[in-house]
Amino acid sequence: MNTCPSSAAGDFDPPQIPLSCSACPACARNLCQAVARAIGSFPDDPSIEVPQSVHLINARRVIHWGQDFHDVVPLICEGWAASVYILSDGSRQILSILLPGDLASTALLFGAQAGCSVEAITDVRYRTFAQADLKARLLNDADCFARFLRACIDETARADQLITDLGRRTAAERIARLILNLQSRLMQRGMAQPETMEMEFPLRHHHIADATGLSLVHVSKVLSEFRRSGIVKIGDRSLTILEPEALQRIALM
Amino acid sequence: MNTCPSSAAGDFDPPQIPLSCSACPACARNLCQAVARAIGSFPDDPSIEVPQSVHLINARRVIHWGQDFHDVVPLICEGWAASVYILSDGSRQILSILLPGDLASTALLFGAQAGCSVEAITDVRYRTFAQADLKARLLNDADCFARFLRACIDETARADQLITDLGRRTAAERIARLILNLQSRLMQRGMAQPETMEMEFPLRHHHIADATGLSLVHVSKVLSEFRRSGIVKIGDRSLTILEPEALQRIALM
DNA sequence: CGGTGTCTTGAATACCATCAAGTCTTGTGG
DNA sequence: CCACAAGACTTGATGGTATTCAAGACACCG
Repeated sequence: MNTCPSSAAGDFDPPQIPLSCSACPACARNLCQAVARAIGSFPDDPSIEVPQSVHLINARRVIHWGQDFHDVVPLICEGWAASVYILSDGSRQILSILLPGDLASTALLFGAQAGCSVEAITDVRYRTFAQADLKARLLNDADCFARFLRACIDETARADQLITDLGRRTAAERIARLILNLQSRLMQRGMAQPETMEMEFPLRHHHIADATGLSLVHVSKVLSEFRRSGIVKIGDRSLTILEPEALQRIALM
Repeated sequence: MNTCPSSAAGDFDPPQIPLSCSACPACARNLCQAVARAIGSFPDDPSIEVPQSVHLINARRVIHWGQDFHDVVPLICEGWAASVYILSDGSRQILSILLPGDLASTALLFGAQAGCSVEAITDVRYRTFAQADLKARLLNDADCFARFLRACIDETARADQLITDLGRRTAAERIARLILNLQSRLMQRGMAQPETMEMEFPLRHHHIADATGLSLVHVSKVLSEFRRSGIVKIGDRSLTILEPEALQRIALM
Protein backbone atom coordinates (compact mmCIF):
# COMPACT_ATOMS: atom_id res chain seq x y z
CA MET A 1 0.00 0.00 0.00
CA ASN A 2 1.15 3.48 -0.74
CA THR A 3 1.49 5.83 2.13
CA CYS A 4 1.72 9.52 1.52
CA PRO A 5 3.50 11.82 3.95
CA SER A 6 0.90 14.55 4.05
CA SER A 7 0.42 16.90 1.15
CA ALA A 8 -1.64 16.15 -1.94
CA ALA A 9 1.03 17.55 -4.23
CA GLY A 10 3.35 15.22 -6.10
CA ASP A 11 5.70 13.79 -3.52
CA PHE A 12 6.60 10.49 -5.11
CA ASP A 13 9.12 8.45 -7.01
CA PRO A 14 8.96 9.29 -10.74
CA PRO A 15 10.41 6.02 -12.14
CA GLN A 16 7.61 4.06 -10.45
CA ILE A 17 4.79 5.74 -12.33
CA PRO A 18 5.17 4.01 -15.71
CA LEU A 19 5.63 0.71 -13.91
CA SER A 20 2.44 0.98 -11.91
CA CYS A 21 0.38 2.35 -14.81
CA SER A 22 1.36 -0.61 -16.95
CA ALA A 23 0.22 -2.90 -14.16
CA CYS A 24 -3.05 -1.02 -13.72
CA PRO A 25 -5.89 -3.53 -14.20
CA ALA A 26 -8.18 -0.86 -15.55
CA CYS A 27 -5.87 0.66 -18.11
CA ALA A 28 -6.94 -1.47 -21.03
CA ARG A 29 -10.67 -1.11 -20.71
CA ASN A 30 -11.05 2.48 -19.63
CA LEU A 31 -10.54 5.99 -20.77
CA CYS A 32 -7.23 6.20 -19.00
CA GLN A 33 -5.05 4.61 -21.63
CA ALA A 34 -6.66 6.24 -24.63
CA VAL A 35 -6.74 9.67 -23.10
CA ALA A 36 -3.29 9.55 -21.61
CA ARG A 37 -1.81 8.42 -24.91
CA ALA A 38 -3.62 11.15 -26.74
CA ILE A 39 -2.47 13.83 -24.33
CA GLY A 40 1.05 12.48 -24.36
CA SER A 41 1.48 11.50 -20.74
CA PHE A 42 1.34 7.77 -21.18
CA PRO A 43 4.23 5.40 -20.35
CA ASP A 44 4.53 4.60 -24.06
CA ASP A 45 6.53 7.75 -24.17
CA PRO A 46 8.00 8.42 -20.73
CA SER A 47 9.86 11.42 -22.02
CA ILE A 48 6.61 13.39 -22.19
CA GLU A 49 5.53 12.17 -18.75
CA VAL A 50 3.55 14.78 -16.84
CA PRO A 51 4.41 13.92 -13.26
CA GLN A 52 2.58 16.81 -11.66
CA SER A 53 -0.71 15.27 -12.72
CA VAL A 54 -0.20 12.26 -10.42
CA HIS A 55 -1.10 12.50 -6.73
CA LEU A 56 -1.09 10.35 -3.62
CA ILE A 57 -3.57 10.90 -0.87
CA ASN A 58 -4.40 9.25 2.43
CA ALA A 59 -7.57 7.41 3.32
CA ARG A 60 -10.50 9.61 4.44
CA ARG A 61 -9.04 12.69 2.78
CA VAL A 62 -10.86 14.75 0.19
CA ILE A 63 -9.59 14.56 -3.38
CA HIS A 64 -11.97 16.99 -4.97
CA TRP A 65 -14.28 19.56 -3.42
CA GLY A 66 -17.74 19.81 -4.87
CA GLN A 67 -18.36 23.46 -4.15
CA ASP A 68 -15.18 24.60 -5.86
CA PHE A 69 -14.68 25.12 -9.55
CA HIS A 70 -12.17 22.89 -11.28
CA ASP A 71 -10.67 22.64 -14.72
CA VAL A 72 -9.38 19.15 -14.04
CA VAL A 73 -11.04 15.84 -13.30
CA PRO A 74 -9.47 13.05 -11.23
CA LEU A 75 -9.07 9.46 -12.39
CA ILE A 76 -8.42 6.77 -9.78
CA CYS A 77 -5.26 4.76 -10.44
CA GLU A 78 -5.07 2.73 -7.26
CA GLY A 79 -7.26 2.35 -4.18
CA TRP A 80 -10.95 3.01 -3.53
CA ALA A 81 -12.71 6.37 -3.46
CA ALA A 82 -16.28 7.67 -3.43
CA SER A 83 -18.13 10.59 -4.92
CA VAL A 84 -20.26 12.04 -2.16
CA TYR A 85 -23.02 14.63 -1.95
CA ILE A 86 -23.18 16.37 1.41
CA LEU A 87 -26.44 17.91 2.63
CA SER A 88 -26.76 21.07 4.65
CA ASP A 89 -27.64 19.07 7.78
CA GLY A 90 -24.42 17.11 7.45
CA SER A 91 -25.89 13.85 6.20
CA ARG A 92 -24.19 12.29 3.24
CA GLN A 93 -25.08 10.30 0.14
CA ILE A 94 -22.50 8.33 -1.81
CA LEU A 95 -23.34 8.59 -5.49
CA SER A 96 -20.75 6.13 -6.67
CA ILE A 97 -17.90 4.07 -5.31
CA LEU A 98 -14.86 4.63 -7.48
CA LEU A 99 -12.45 1.81 -8.27
CA PRO A 100 -9.15 1.92 -10.16
CA GLY A 101 -9.70 3.15 -13.69
CA ASP A 102 -12.83 5.12 -12.85
CA LEU A 103 -13.16 8.76 -13.70
CA ALA A 104 -14.66 10.70 -10.80
CA SER A 105 -17.58 11.67 -13.01
CA THR A 106 -17.82 11.57 -16.75
CA ALA A 107 -20.18 14.53 -16.74
CA LEU A 108 -17.86 16.46 -14.47
CA LEU A 109 -15.45 16.35 -17.38
CA PHE A 110 -17.28 19.26 -18.92
CA GLY A 111 -19.64 20.75 -16.39
CA ALA A 112 -17.25 22.57 -14.08
CA GLN A 113 -19.04 22.47 -10.74
CA ALA A 114 -20.97 19.29 -9.99
CA GLY A 115 -21.73 19.80 -6.31
CA CYS A 116 -20.36 16.45 -5.23
CA SER A 117 -17.01 15.83 -3.61
CA VAL A 118 -14.64 12.92 -4.11
CA GLU A 119 -13.18 11.32 -1.02
CA ALA A 120 -10.54 8.65 -0.59
CA ILE A 121 -11.73 5.46 1.12
CA THR A 122 -8.33 3.81 1.19
CA ASP A 123 -5.00 5.43 0.41
CA VAL A 124 -5.42 6.47 -3.21
CA ARG A 125 -3.20 7.23 -6.15
CA TYR A 126 -4.95 9.26 -8.81
CA ARG A 127 -4.10 11.43 -11.77
CA THR A 128 -5.93 14.46 -13.06
CA PHE A 129 -6.80 15.34 -16.62
CA ALA A 130 -7.48 18.82 -17.86
CA GLN A 131 -10.98 19.33 -19.23
CA ALA A 132 -9.68 21.28 -22.20
CA ASP A 133 -7.33 18.49 -23.27
CA LEU A 134 -10.03 15.88 -23.02
CA LYS A 135 -12.70 17.87 -24.77
CA ALA A 136 -10.47 18.46 -27.76
CA ARG A 137 -9.32 14.86 -27.88
CA LEU A 138 -12.77 13.35 -27.78
CA LEU A 139 -13.73 14.99 -31.03
CA ASN A 140 -10.51 14.02 -32.77
CA ASP A 141 -9.87 10.52 -31.53
CA ALA A 142 -12.56 7.94 -32.33
CA ASP A 143 -11.13 5.43 -29.87
CA CYS A 144 -11.21 7.99 -27.08
CA PHE A 145 -14.74 8.90 -27.95
CA ALA A 146 -15.92 5.29 -27.95
CA ARG A 147 -14.40 4.67 -24.53
CA PHE A 148 -15.91 7.86 -23.23
CA LEU A 149 -19.36 6.84 -24.44
CA ARG A 150 -18.96 3.41 -22.87
CA ALA A 151 -18.00 5.03 -19.57
CA CYS A 152 -21.01 7.38 -19.77
CA ILE A 153 -23.38 4.53 -20.45
CA ASP A 154 -22.04 2.40 -17.62
CA GLU A 155 -22.24 5.31 -15.23
CA THR A 156 -25.79 6.15 -16.23
CA ALA A 157 -26.91 2.54 -15.95
CA ARG A 158 -25.46 2.26 -12.47
CA ALA A 159 -27.05 5.54 -11.42
CA ASP A 160 -30.44 4.32 -12.64
CA GLN A 161 -30.02 1.08 -10.70
CA LEU A 162 -29.09 3.03 -7.59
CA ILE A 163 -32.18 5.17 -7.94
CA THR A 164 -34.45 2.14 -8.01
CA ASP A 165 -32.52 0.55 -5.16
CA LEU A 166 -33.04 3.59 -2.95
CA GLY A 167 -36.61 4.15 -4.05
CA ARG A 168 -38.01 0.65 -4.06
CA ARG A 169 -35.87 -1.87 -2.22
CA THR A 170 -35.40 -2.89 1.41
CA ALA A 171 -32.22 -2.57 3.44
CA ALA A 172 -31.14 -6.19 2.95
CA GLU A 173 -31.74 -5.96 -0.79
CA ARG A 174 -29.74 -2.76 -1.10
CA ILE A 175 -26.77 -4.13 0.81
CA ALA A 176 -26.79 -7.43 -1.04
CA ARG A 177 -26.84 -5.59 -4.35
CA LEU A 178 -24.02 -3.30 -3.29
CA ILE A 179 -21.85 -6.29 -2.46
CA LEU A 180 -22.67 -8.08 -5.71
CA ASN A 181 -22.12 -4.96 -7.79
CA LEU A 182 -18.74 -4.35 -6.24
CA GLN A 183 -17.78 -7.98 -6.73
CA SER A 184 -18.72 -7.81 -10.38
CA ARG A 185 -16.75 -4.61 -10.93
CA LEU A 186 -13.73 -6.01 -9.12
CA MET A 187 -13.87 -9.17 -11.24
CA GLN A 188 -13.82 -7.09 -14.41
CA ARG A 189 -10.55 -5.66 -13.15
CA GLY A 190 -9.10 -8.95 -12.03
CA MET A 191 -9.25 -7.73 -8.44
CA ALA A 192 -11.45 -10.52 -7.04
CA GLN A 193 -10.99 -14.27 -6.98
CA PRO A 194 -13.65 -16.06 -9.07
CA GLU A 195 -13.19 -19.37 -7.21
CA THR A 196 -12.98 -18.41 -3.56
CA MET A 197 -15.41 -15.50 -4.00
CA GLU A 198 -13.11 -13.46 -1.84
CA MET A 199 -12.54 -9.77 -2.42
CA GLU A 200 -10.81 -6.79 -0.96
CA PHE A 201 -13.45 -4.84 0.98
CA PRO A 202 -12.18 -1.66 2.61
CA LEU A 203 -15.63 -0.10 3.12
CA ARG A 204 -16.55 0.95 6.64
CA HIS A 205 -20.12 0.58 7.80
CA HIS A 206 -20.66 4.29 7.42
CA HIS A 207 -19.63 4.03 3.77
CA ILE A 208 -22.19 1.29 3.20
CA ALA A 209 -24.77 3.37 5.05
CA ASP A 210 -24.10 6.43 2.92
CA ALA A 211 -24.12 4.37 -0.27
CA THR A 212 -27.42 2.64 0.51
CA GLY A 213 -29.29 5.49 2.17
CA LEU A 214 -29.45 3.66 5.50
CA SER A 215 -28.22 4.42 9.01
CA LEU A 216 -24.92 3.12 10.25
CA VAL A 217 -26.68 1.16 12.98
CA HIS A 218 -29.01 -0.63 10.64
CA VAL A 219 -26.19 -1.58 8.28
CA SER A 220 -24.48 -3.27 11.19
CA LYS A 221 -27.64 -5.24 12.00
CA VAL A 222 -28.22 -6.40 8.43
CA LEU A 223 -24.60 -7.42 7.95
CA SER A 224 -24.63 -9.28 11.26
CA GLU A 225 -27.68 -11.17 10.03
CA PHE A 226 -25.89 -11.99 6.76
CA ARG A 227 -22.96 -13.31 8.73
CA ARG A 228 -25.09 -15.29 11.18
CA SER A 229 -26.89 -17.04 8.32
CA GLY A 230 -23.58 -17.92 6.72
CA ILE A 231 -24.06 -15.92 3.53
CA VAL A 232 -20.91 -13.83 3.79
CA LYS A 233 -17.73 -13.83 5.82
CA ILE A 234 -16.18 -10.49 6.70
CA GLY A 235 -12.77 -10.00 8.16
CA ASP A 236 -9.90 -7.59 8.11
CA ARG A 237 -10.84 -5.45 5.10
CA SER A 238 -11.93 -8.41 3.03
CA LEU A 239 -15.24 -10.06 2.25
CA THR A 240 -16.04 -13.58 1.09
CA ILE A 241 -19.37 -14.54 -0.42
CA LEU A 242 -20.04 -17.99 1.03
CA GLU A 243 -23.46 -18.53 -0.57
CA PRO A 244 -23.72 -16.61 -3.85
CA GLU A 245 -27.16 -18.00 -4.70
CA ALA A 246 -28.59 -16.92 -1.37
CA LEU A 247 -27.14 -13.46 -1.79
CA GLN A 248 -28.52 -13.14 -5.30
CA ARG A 249 -31.92 -14.31 -4.10
CA ILE A 250 -31.92 -11.53 -1.53
CA ALA A 251 -30.77 -9.03 -4.14
CA LEU A 252 -33.63 -10.03 -6.46
CA MET A 253 -31.36 -10.46 -9.44
CA MET B 1 -54.62 18.67 -27.06
CA ASN B 2 -53.83 16.09 -29.64
CA THR B 3 -55.94 13.01 -29.66
CA CYS B 4 -54.76 9.98 -31.50
CA PRO B 5 -57.14 7.35 -32.84
CA SER B 6 -55.34 4.28 -31.59
CA SER B 7 -52.15 3.10 -33.28
CA ALA B 8 -48.68 4.43 -32.57
CA ALA B 9 -47.84 4.59 -36.26
CA GLY B 10 -47.96 7.88 -38.09
CA ASP B 11 -51.62 8.73 -38.39
CA PHE B 12 -51.46 12.49 -38.55
CA ASP B 13 -51.60 15.59 -40.64
CA PRO B 14 -48.22 16.21 -42.35
CA PRO B 15 -48.47 19.99 -42.88
CA GLN B 16 -48.88 20.50 -39.12
CA ILE B 17 -45.48 19.09 -38.24
CA PRO B 18 -43.27 22.03 -39.24
CA LEU B 19 -45.72 24.43 -37.64
CA SER B 20 -45.69 22.71 -34.28
CA CYS B 21 -41.94 22.16 -34.26
CA SER B 22 -41.37 25.87 -34.81
CA ALA B 23 -43.65 26.58 -31.88
CA CYS B 24 -41.89 24.02 -29.69
CA PRO B 25 -40.61 25.82 -26.58
CA ALA B 26 -37.67 23.45 -26.28
CA CYS B 27 -36.43 23.61 -29.83
CA ALA B 28 -33.92 26.38 -29.30
CA ARG B 29 -32.19 25.11 -26.21
CA ASN B 30 -32.06 21.40 -26.86
CA LEU B 31 -30.59 18.79 -29.08
CA CYS B 32 -33.72 18.66 -31.16
CA GLN B 33 -33.02 21.58 -33.44
CA ALA B 34 -29.35 20.91 -33.96
CA VAL B 35 -29.78 17.23 -34.58
CA ALA B 36 -32.81 17.54 -36.78
CA ARG B 37 -31.11 20.15 -38.91
CA ALA B 38 -28.05 17.98 -39.22
CA ILE B 39 -30.02 14.95 -40.23
CA GLY B 40 -32.10 16.97 -42.63
CA SER B 41 -35.53 16.56 -41.12
CA PHE B 42 -35.97 20.05 -39.77
CA PRO B 43 -38.66 22.49 -40.92
CA ASP B 44 -35.95 24.71 -42.36
CA ASP B 45 -36.16 22.39 -45.29
CA PRO B 46 -39.61 20.79 -45.33
CA SER B 47 -38.80 19.01 -48.53
CA ILE B 48 -36.55 16.60 -46.65
CA GLU B 49 -39.13 16.13 -43.91
CA VAL B 50 -39.09 12.61 -42.48
CA PRO B 51 -42.71 12.20 -41.40
CA GLN B 52 -42.47 8.57 -40.36
CA SER B 53 -40.25 9.58 -37.47
CA VAL B 54 -43.07 11.51 -35.79
CA HIS B 55 -45.60 9.68 -33.61
CA LEU B 56 -48.65 10.42 -31.53
CA ILE B 57 -49.52 8.30 -28.54
CA ASN B 58 -52.22 8.33 -25.87
CA ALA B 59 -51.73 8.93 -22.17
CA ARG B 60 -50.71 5.87 -20.15
CA ARG B 61 -49.36 4.07 -23.19
CA VAL B 62 -45.81 2.83 -23.55
CA ILE B 63 -43.55 4.66 -25.98
CA HIS B 64 -40.45 2.56 -25.60
CA TRP B 65 -39.97 -0.88 -24.03
CA GLY B 66 -36.91 -1.30 -21.86
CA GLN B 67 -36.38 -4.99 -22.45
CA ASP B 68 -36.35 -4.64 -26.23
CA PHE B 69 -33.44 -3.58 -28.37
CA HIS B 70 -33.81 -0.36 -30.30
CA ASP B 71 -31.77 1.51 -32.83
CA VAL B 72 -33.78 4.65 -32.30
CA VAL B 73 -34.28 6.97 -29.36
CA PRO B 74 -37.43 9.04 -28.72
CA LEU B 75 -37.48 12.78 -28.16
CA ILE B 76 -40.57 14.33 -26.60
CA CYS B 77 -42.11 17.09 -28.73
CA GLU B 78 -45.31 17.75 -26.81
CA GLY B 79 -46.81 16.42 -23.59
CA TRP B 80 -45.30 14.76 -20.53
CA ALA B 81 -43.71 11.33 -20.32
CA ALA B 82 -41.61 9.35 -17.85
CA SER B 83 -38.77 6.87 -18.02
CA VAL B 84 -39.63 4.05 -15.68
CA TYR B 85 -37.81 1.04 -14.31
CA ILE B 86 -40.11 -1.83 -13.45
CA LEU B 87 -39.09 -4.41 -10.85
CA SER B 88 -39.88 -8.11 -10.96
CA ASP B 89 -42.47 -7.72 -8.20
CA GLY B 90 -44.30 -5.09 -10.23
CA SER B 91 -43.26 -2.03 -8.29
CA ARG B 92 -42.03 0.89 -10.30
CA GLN B 93 -39.45 3.65 -10.08
CA ILE B 94 -39.59 6.73 -12.26
CA LEU B 95 -36.05 7.72 -13.18
CA SER B 96 -36.97 10.95 -14.87
CA ILE B 97 -40.00 12.93 -15.88
CA LEU B 98 -39.65 13.94 -19.51
CA LEU B 99 -40.85 17.32 -20.75
CA PRO B 100 -40.97 18.67 -24.31
CA GLY B 101 -37.48 18.80 -25.78
CA ASP B 102 -36.13 15.99 -23.59
CA LEU B 103 -34.44 13.00 -25.06
CA ALA B 104 -35.66 9.81 -23.37
CA SER B 105 -32.12 9.15 -22.25
CA THR B 106 -28.90 10.61 -23.52
CA ALA B 107 -27.04 7.40 -22.71
CA LEU B 108 -29.68 5.34 -24.42
CA LEU B 109 -28.56 7.10 -27.56
CA PHE B 110 -25.68 4.66 -27.82
CA GLY B 111 -26.21 1.84 -25.40
CA ALA B 112 -28.94 -0.12 -27.12
CA GLN B 113 -30.83 -1.70 -24.22
CA ALA B 114 -31.16 0.41 -21.11
CA GLY B 115 -33.70 -1.62 -19.14
CA CYS B 116 -36.05 1.26 -18.55
CA SER B 117 -39.25 1.94 -20.42
CA VAL B 118 -40.70 5.26 -21.48
CA GLU B 119 -44.39 5.85 -20.80
CA ALA B 120 -46.68 8.66 -21.80
CA ILE B 121 -48.20 10.60 -18.90
CA THR B 122 -50.37 12.83 -21.05
CA ASP B 123 -51.07 12.41 -24.73
CA VAL B 124 -47.64 12.78 -26.28
CA ARG B 125 -46.17 13.70 -29.61
CA TYR B 126 -42.63 12.50 -30.05
CA ARG B 127 -40.12 11.88 -32.78
CA THR B 128 -37.43 9.27 -32.97
CA PHE B 129 -33.83 9.66 -34.03
CA ALA B 130 -31.65 6.85 -35.32
CA GLN B 131 -28.62 6.14 -33.16
CA ALA B 132 -26.39 5.83 -36.21
CA ASP B 133 -27.35 9.25 -37.54
CA LEU B 134 -26.72 10.90 -34.20
CA LYS B 135 -23.47 9.19 -33.46
CA ALA B 136 -22.01 10.31 -36.77
CA ARG B 137 -23.33 13.84 -36.38
CA LEU B 138 -21.97 14.38 -32.91
CA LEU B 139 -18.41 13.93 -34.10
CA ASN B 140 -18.85 16.19 -37.11
CA ASP B 141 -20.99 18.99 -35.76
CA ALA B 142 -19.53 20.98 -32.87
CA ASP B 143 -22.86 22.63 -32.10
CA CYS B 144 -24.56 19.24 -31.87
CA PHE B 145 -21.80 17.97 -29.65
CA ALA B 146 -22.02 20.93 -27.30
CA ARG B 147 -25.77 20.54 -26.93
CA PHE B 148 -25.36 16.84 -26.36
CA LEU B 149 -22.82 17.41 -23.60
CA ARG B 150 -25.08 19.98 -21.99
CA ALA B 151 -27.95 17.50 -22.02
CA CYS B 152 -25.72 14.78 -20.53
CA ILE B 153 -24.55 17.06 -17.76
CA ASP B 154 -28.07 18.19 -16.89
CA GLU B 155 -29.31 14.63 -16.85
CA THR B 156 -26.45 13.46 -14.65
CA ALA B 157 -26.91 16.32 -12.22
CA ARG B 158 -30.61 15.57 -11.90
CA ALA B 159 -29.91 11.86 -11.39
CA ASP B 160 -27.44 12.69 -8.61
CA GLN B 161 -29.99 14.94 -6.95
CA LEU B 162 -32.61 12.22 -7.17
CA ILE B 163 -30.24 9.72 -5.56
CA THR B 164 -29.70 11.97 -2.57
CA ASP B 165 -33.40 12.73 -2.40
CA LEU B 166 -34.29 9.06 -2.21
CA GLY B 167 -31.42 8.18 0.08
CA ARG B 168 -31.47 11.00 2.57
CA ARG B 169 -34.67 13.05 2.51
CA THR B 170 -38.14 12.70 4.00
CA ALA B 171 -41.37 12.34 2.11
CA ALA B 172 -42.34 16.00 2.37
CA GLU B 173 -38.89 17.10 1.26
CA ARG B 174 -38.94 14.81 -1.76
CA ILE B 175 -42.35 15.95 -2.91
CA ALA B 176 -41.55 19.63 -2.39
CA ARG B 177 -38.38 19.20 -4.41
CA LEU B 178 -40.19 17.39 -7.17
CA ILE B 179 -42.65 20.25 -7.50
CA LEU B 180 -39.94 22.90 -7.48
CA ASN B 181 -37.80 21.01 -9.98
CA LEU B 182 -40.69 20.64 -12.36
CA GLN B 183 -41.58 24.28 -11.98
CA SER B 184 -38.04 25.31 -12.76
CA ARG B 185 -37.88 23.10 -15.82
CA LEU B 186 -41.24 24.35 -17.06
CA MET B 187 -40.12 27.94 -16.62
CA GLN B 188 -37.05 27.32 -18.77
CA ARG B 189 -39.47 26.28 -21.49
CA GLY B 190 -41.86 29.13 -20.97
CA MET B 191 -44.49 26.66 -19.84
CA ALA B 192 -45.13 28.12 -16.38
CA GLN B 193 -46.26 31.58 -15.29
CA PRO B 194 -43.58 33.37 -13.26
CA GLU B 195 -46.10 35.75 -11.66
CA THR B 196 -49.00 33.52 -10.66
CA MET B 197 -46.72 30.54 -9.95
CA GLU B 198 -49.24 28.40 -11.75
CA MET B 199 -48.25 25.47 -13.87
CA GLU B 200 -49.69 22.60 -15.83
CA PHE B 201 -49.50 19.52 -13.61
CA PRO B 202 -50.80 16.34 -15.20
CA LEU B 203 -49.10 13.97 -12.72
CA ARG B 204 -51.31 11.47 -10.93
CA HIS B 205 -50.53 10.59 -7.34
CA HIS B 206 -49.12 7.26 -8.46
CA HIS B 207 -46.67 9.11 -10.72
CA ILE B 208 -45.49 11.21 -7.80
CA ALA B 209 -45.23 8.06 -5.68
CA ASP B 210 -43.11 6.28 -8.28
CA ALA B 211 -40.93 9.33 -8.79
CA THR B 212 -40.27 9.85 -5.07
CA GLY B 213 -40.07 6.23 -3.93
CA LEU B 214 -43.14 6.60 -1.73
CA SER B 215 -46.51 4.88 -1.57
CA LEU B 216 -49.51 6.32 -3.31
CA VAL B 217 -51.34 6.68 -0.01
CA HIS B 218 -48.58 8.61 1.65
CA VAL B 219 -48.28 10.98 -1.29
CA SER B 220 -51.94 11.80 -0.88
CA LYS B 221 -51.43 12.56 2.81
CA VAL B 222 -48.43 14.82 2.27
CA LEU B 223 -50.12 16.72 -0.54
CA SER B 224 -53.25 17.13 1.56
CA GLU B 225 -51.07 18.58 4.29
CA PHE B 226 -49.46 20.99 1.80
CA ARG B 227 -52.91 22.06 0.67
CA ARG B 228 -54.28 22.43 4.21
CA SER B 229 -51.38 24.67 5.19
CA GLY B 230 -51.95 26.82 2.12
CA ILE B 231 -48.62 26.14 0.46
CA VAL B 232 -49.98 24.85 -2.83
CA LYS B 233 -53.29 24.79 -4.64
CA ILE B 234 -54.08 21.81 -6.83
CA GLY B 235 -56.93 21.61 -9.22
CA ASP B 236 -57.83 20.11 -12.56
CA ARG B 237 -54.39 19.11 -13.82
CA SER B 238 -52.76 22.30 -12.65
CA LEU B 239 -50.78 23.35 -9.60
CA THR B 240 -50.19 26.74 -8.08
CA ILE B 241 -47.44 27.44 -5.59
CA LEU B 242 -49.05 29.84 -3.12
CA GLU B 243 -46.11 30.15 -0.75
CA PRO B 244 -42.84 29.63 -2.60
CA GLU B 245 -40.66 30.41 0.42
CA ALA B 246 -42.45 27.86 2.57
CA LEU B 247 -42.08 25.23 -0.12
CA GLN B 248 -38.40 25.99 -0.53
CA ARG B 249 -37.90 25.81 3.21
CA ILE B 250 -39.42 22.33 3.21
CA ALA B 251 -37.29 21.35 0.24
CA LEU B 252 -34.13 22.48 2.04
CA MET B 253 -32.84 24.48 -0.88
C1' DC C 1 -2.62 6.82 28.00
C1' DG C 2 -6.37 9.42 26.23
C1' DG C 3 -8.35 10.18 21.80
C1' DT C 4 -10.47 8.71 17.78
C1' DG C 5 -12.55 5.59 14.84
C1' DT C 6 -15.12 1.30 14.45
C1' DC C 7 -18.48 -2.05 15.48
C1' DT C 8 -22.24 -4.08 18.26
C1' DT C 9 -26.56 -4.48 20.78
C1' DG C 10 -30.87 -3.07 23.04
C1' DA C 11 -34.76 0.08 23.75
C1' DA C 12 -37.84 3.57 22.25
C1' DT C 13 -39.70 6.00 18.57
C1' DA C 14 -40.73 7.95 13.93
C1' DC C 15 -41.81 7.45 9.46
C1' DC C 16 -43.93 5.34 6.06
C1' DA C 17 -46.24 1.02 4.02
C1' DT C 18 -50.04 -1.78 3.88
C1' DC C 19 -54.80 -2.85 4.45
C1' DA C 20 -59.37 -1.49 4.07
C1' DA C 21 -63.36 1.12 2.98
C1' DG C 22 -65.59 4.72 0.84
C1' DT C 23 -66.35 8.85 -2.44
C1' DC C 24 -65.96 10.79 -6.75
C1' DT C 25 -64.85 11.12 -11.55
C1' DT C 26 -64.21 9.36 -16.16
C1' DG C 27 -64.88 6.40 -19.77
C1' DT C 28 -67.44 2.65 -22.19
C1' DG C 29 -70.89 -0.16 -24.02
C1' DG C 30 -75.59 -1.61 -24.02
C1' DC D 1 -79.10 7.99 -21.40
C1' DC D 2 -78.07 4.93 -17.98
C1' DA D 3 -75.42 1.24 -15.83
C1' DC D 4 -71.29 -0.49 -14.93
C1' DA D 5 -66.34 -0.75 -14.61
C1' DA D 6 -62.06 1.30 -13.96
C1' DG D 7 -59.27 4.88 -12.37
C1' DA D 8 -58.35 8.50 -9.03
C1' DC D 9 -58.30 10.40 -4.51
C1' DT D 10 -59.08 10.42 0.57
C1' DT D 11 -59.01 8.91 5.34
C1' DG D 12 -58.38 5.96 9.35
C1' DA D 13 -56.39 1.91 11.54
C1' DT D 14 -52.56 -1.11 12.10
C1' DG D 15 -48.01 -2.81 11.63
C1' DG D 16 -43.24 -3.14 10.00
C1' DT D 17 -38.96 -1.25 8.72
C1' DA D 18 -35.54 1.63 9.77
C1' DT D 19 -33.95 5.74 12.72
C1' DT D 20 -32.45 7.69 16.80
C1' DC D 21 -30.60 7.45 21.30
C1' DA D 22 -27.61 5.28 24.39
C1' DA D 23 -23.98 2.59 26.19
C1' DG D 24 -20.24 -0.44 25.92
C1' DA D 25 -16.29 -3.24 23.72
C1' DC D 26 -12.41 -3.18 20.92
C1' DA D 27 -8.50 -1.71 18.03
C1' DC D 28 -5.24 1.61 16.51
C1' DC D 29 -2.27 5.59 16.87
C1' DG D 30 0.34 9.52 18.35
